[in-house]
Amino acid sequence: MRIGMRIGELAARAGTTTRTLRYYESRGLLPARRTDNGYRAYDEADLKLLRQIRTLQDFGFDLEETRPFVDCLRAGHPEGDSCPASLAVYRRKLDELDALIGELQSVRAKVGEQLTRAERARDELAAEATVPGGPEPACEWGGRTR
Amino acid sequence: MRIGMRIGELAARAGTTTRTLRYYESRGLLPARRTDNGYRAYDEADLKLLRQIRTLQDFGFDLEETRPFVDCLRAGHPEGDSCPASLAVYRRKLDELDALIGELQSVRAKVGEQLTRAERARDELAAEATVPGGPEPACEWGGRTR
DNA sequence: CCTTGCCTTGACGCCGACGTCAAGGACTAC
DNA sequence: GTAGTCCTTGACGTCGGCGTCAAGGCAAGG
Repeated sequence: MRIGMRIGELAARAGTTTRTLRYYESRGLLPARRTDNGYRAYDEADLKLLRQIRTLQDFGFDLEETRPFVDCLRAGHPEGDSCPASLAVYRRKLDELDALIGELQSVRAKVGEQLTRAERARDELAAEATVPGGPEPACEWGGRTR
Repeated sequence: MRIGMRIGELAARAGTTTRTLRYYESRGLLPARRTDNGYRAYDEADLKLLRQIRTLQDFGFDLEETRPFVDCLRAGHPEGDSCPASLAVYRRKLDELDALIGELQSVRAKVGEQLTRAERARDELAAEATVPGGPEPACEWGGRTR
């Protein structure tokens, strides 16, 4: 059974980089013990913390939002979301997601409308151009006309 | 009838800042003529270009994506989206939006699941704690463990 | 003349989550 | 001893779209 590991192994096991771990430590999110020679030392519990952070990051949580989950785990709770503060973050994130999705759907609808309108305008111009005796186009299309 | 305006007025009329206009110019998106004293000079056509840019920016297009629309207008076309390149940007943006919305909805579902699961776990712990002779909680709530 | 309010260029700051490089120490293998 | 691979800290770069000075020029009103 493994007793401890250094930063490279932890990073590899969590699918991230040593730079990321040092960054988390600099943010006070994942402090490390040190061996005699000054190397960072981690254990399985740290891996669990790290995986919790990474999972939430993958969901789009920013680092500060993962802190309650990490604190919760370190307090001895079985899961990072076993604490009210974590649940509050979940709820806030759900609200944010709903708001964002709504905005994006609104934008999507508007852009879709614009595309439809622009295509129709293009087709109408093309039709006029082919109608005998039709009006000349307002401007040239991508170079020369006709 | 207005013949021209300086940067402050154009910015105000488009609801943006002089800094933004200089930035657009530095990106080659909205070059300005100059008066004798070196001041930037704009006209109504520039306002139209600027409004096109701002509208797309509000939709979440990045600056480079607005370039085809601006070029289209400057080429003399009635609308910024009267050119194939603009339509291509619309379509690409629609695809991006659909992909992003899909991802966000997926994340939303997962976070929602997590919240539900965590709340259920919490309620079960609470129930066990009140049941006479029930098992002790895995850890203390909001205090220290061990 | 002086103030006020525009304008000019230049340059650094910001945000988040790291990437990347530099210089050097530690440990293992041969 | 020396090559190789890990580790350390420190510091600057990235990306987009500007914000925010700083130092100074130009025009108009009192």
